[in-house]
Amino acid sequence: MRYSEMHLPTAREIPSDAEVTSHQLMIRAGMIRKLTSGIYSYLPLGYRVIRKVEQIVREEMNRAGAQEVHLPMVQPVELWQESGRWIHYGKELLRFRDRHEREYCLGPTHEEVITDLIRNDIKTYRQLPRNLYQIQTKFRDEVRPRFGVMRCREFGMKDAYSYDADEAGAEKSYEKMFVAYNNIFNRCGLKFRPVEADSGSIGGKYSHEFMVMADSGEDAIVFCEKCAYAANLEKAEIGEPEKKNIAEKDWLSLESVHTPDACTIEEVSAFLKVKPQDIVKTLIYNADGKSCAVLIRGDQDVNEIKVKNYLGTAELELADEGMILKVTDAPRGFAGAVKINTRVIADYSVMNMINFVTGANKQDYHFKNVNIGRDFNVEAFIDLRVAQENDSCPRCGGKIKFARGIEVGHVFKLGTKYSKAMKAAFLDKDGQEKIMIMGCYGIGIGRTVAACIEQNFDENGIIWPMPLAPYQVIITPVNINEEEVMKASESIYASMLACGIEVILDDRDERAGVKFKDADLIGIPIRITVGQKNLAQGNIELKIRKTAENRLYPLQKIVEEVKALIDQELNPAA
RNA sequence: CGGGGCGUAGCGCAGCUUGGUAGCGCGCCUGCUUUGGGAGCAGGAUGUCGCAGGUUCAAAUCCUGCCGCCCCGACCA
Repeated sequence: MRYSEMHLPTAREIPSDAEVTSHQLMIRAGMIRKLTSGIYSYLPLGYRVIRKVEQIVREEMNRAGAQEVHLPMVQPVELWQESGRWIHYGKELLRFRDRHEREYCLGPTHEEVITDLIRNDIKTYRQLPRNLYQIQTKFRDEVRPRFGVMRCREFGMKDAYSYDADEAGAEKSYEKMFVAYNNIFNRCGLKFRPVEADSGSIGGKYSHEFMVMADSGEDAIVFCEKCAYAANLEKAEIGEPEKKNIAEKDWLSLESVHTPDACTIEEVSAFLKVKPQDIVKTLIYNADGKSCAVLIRGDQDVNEIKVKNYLGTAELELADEGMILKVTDAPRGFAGAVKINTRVIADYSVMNMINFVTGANKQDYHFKNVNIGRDFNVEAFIDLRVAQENDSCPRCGGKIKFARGIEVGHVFKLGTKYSKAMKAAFLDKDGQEKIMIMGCYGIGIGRTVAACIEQNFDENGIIWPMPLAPYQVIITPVNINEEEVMKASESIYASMLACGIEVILDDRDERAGVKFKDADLIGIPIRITVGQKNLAQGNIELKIRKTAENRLYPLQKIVEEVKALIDQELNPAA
C-alpha cells in the first residue's frame, strides 16, 4: 500500500486519557480511536493486526479439530433464565427490550446460545465429541473500563465450547485446547505462561489462564522457582504446615486487657507491644446471609475466594455493623473466637500459634494468652490466606515468586453446569440418556494485541513481532523528488508485492526524519531505506526495527533477502 | 457504588484566584527555501470555552444542576 493513500493518522503527542503504554501507542500509531468509555473503533492498521491474531487462532483451532460458527450477539431472556444467569450474571449483562417489550441481552459469552444449538441437534453419542468456536464481538458492561482495549466493554473474543459424552472425553478436549492455546500464543511471539486459575462462579473442576508476562498486567501470578507450578494469586494454594506438638503446660493463663480505641492489628500491636504475628485476626463474614468467623494470623490477608469456595456460598462479603454486633456482642474491631456466637474456621497460619492475642468480644478489650483447644475450638484448619512471596510451593516445597501478567486466554472444564440446567442430553451406547460434559475456552483478541505491545516497544514506538505485524516491510525513499530514488523504490515495491510481501511504500513528500519516526512508531519490523548515496553504489539499506541493526544489500538482492528474513521470522523452528 | 481530578481549536495545554474583544505549542492550508532522524521563513484557516439555568451592564472566569471522560478503591465468565 502507498502511504500517501493510507488512512493512518499518527500523532506525536500522547493523548491525555491514556495511561498504559499499549493504549498510548495504539492511539498514537493510528490503530484505534475511542468512541465512548470502553468502546473503540479499529482503524485500518489496528484491524490488520486484529486479523493476524484471528487468523492464527483460526488455524490452530481448526488444527485442533474445532469448527467455526457464528452465533447471534442479541440473545433472548428465556435462555438466560434457563441457565439461571439472568439473575446471577449481574450488571455486566447489558439488557434491553425490543418494540414488543420482549427482553434481550447482548452476549457477554455464549454458553446459553451454543448449548441450545447443541441440544437441538445432537441426540446420540455417535455425534460426540464436538467443539465449536466463533470469533465475535462480545459486550460486557464493565464497572470500570480502563487501559484502552485491555479492559473494555465491547471487545473481540474467540470463544470455543466442547461437548463430550464422558469425563475422559472432556479431559481430552480440554487437553487439546490447552495445546492449541500454547501454539497460538507461541506463534504470536508472546512470552506467556499458563497458570492454574480459580474457576469462579462458572463452576467446573479446573481451569488455566494464559498470562502474558508484563509488569503492567492487572493480574498477580505466583510461580515456583524450582518446579513448573504457576497459579493466579487468587488461586495460589498454600500447603498444610506440619502440626507442632503444643504442650499444654506452656499455656499461660487467659488475661483480659483494656485496649481503648485499639481496633486494627497495627493499633493493637502497638498498644500491647506485640508483633502482628502474635495476634489472631478475627474477620466476620456474611456468607449468603449467614455469619462465619475467619481466623488468620495478624500479618496475613484472607483470600476471600478460598473462603467462598470452602463455604460453597454464592455471595461473600465482610459483615456489616449489625451482624458483627449480633455475633460478637461488640462493635467492629474487638472480635475474637472466644465465646463467639457463630461458626469458626481458621487459616493454617493459626494452627501452631500459642498464647496469642485476640479481640475479647467486648468494646475496648482484648485477650492475651489465648489458646485453641482450651479457650475455643475451630471447625477446621484450612488454606484461607493470600499467598506471599517466598511461601513454600504447594507441589515441591520450593520458593514461591510473584510476577504480573495479562490474561489473554482462559480454558475451563465446565462439567455439566450448563448442559444440566439446559438439558443438553444424548443417548449413550447403553441406551441411557446422559448429560453432556462441557468445556469452554476463550481468547481476548484485542487484549492479545495490546498485550503484545506491552511486551514489544521502546521509546520510539511499537516493535511488532513478524507474525502480528500489520505490514512486514516499509520502503522509505529518502526524498521522493529524486528520480533515481523513486525509480528504485517503485521497482522494489512492485517486486515485493509480486512475491506476496506485505509492504508499505512511504511515498509521502515528507522529510526523511518524519518518515523514520512514523515507521518506528507503527513498528514495522523491516525498513528499507532508499537514498541517493547508497543507491549510487548500487546499494539499498535494510534496517531491523527490533535491533536497530543496519545492513546494505545490492539492489538486485534486496527483495530475496527480505523474503528470506520474513520466512525465517514466521517459522523460527524451520 | 465510594474517593479524587479534568472538560477551552484535530492533539497537548495556558487563561479562571481578582468577570471586561479567547491565547500558546504541535498539526492543518498557501508560497518560497530546505531535504538521512518529527526543517526554516512569511502568510492563513479553525472555538456554540461540555450542556442548561442563574447572578451581573458584562461570564471561559462567580453560583446551581446535569452530562461526559480519566485515576484510586470496591467489583470482575
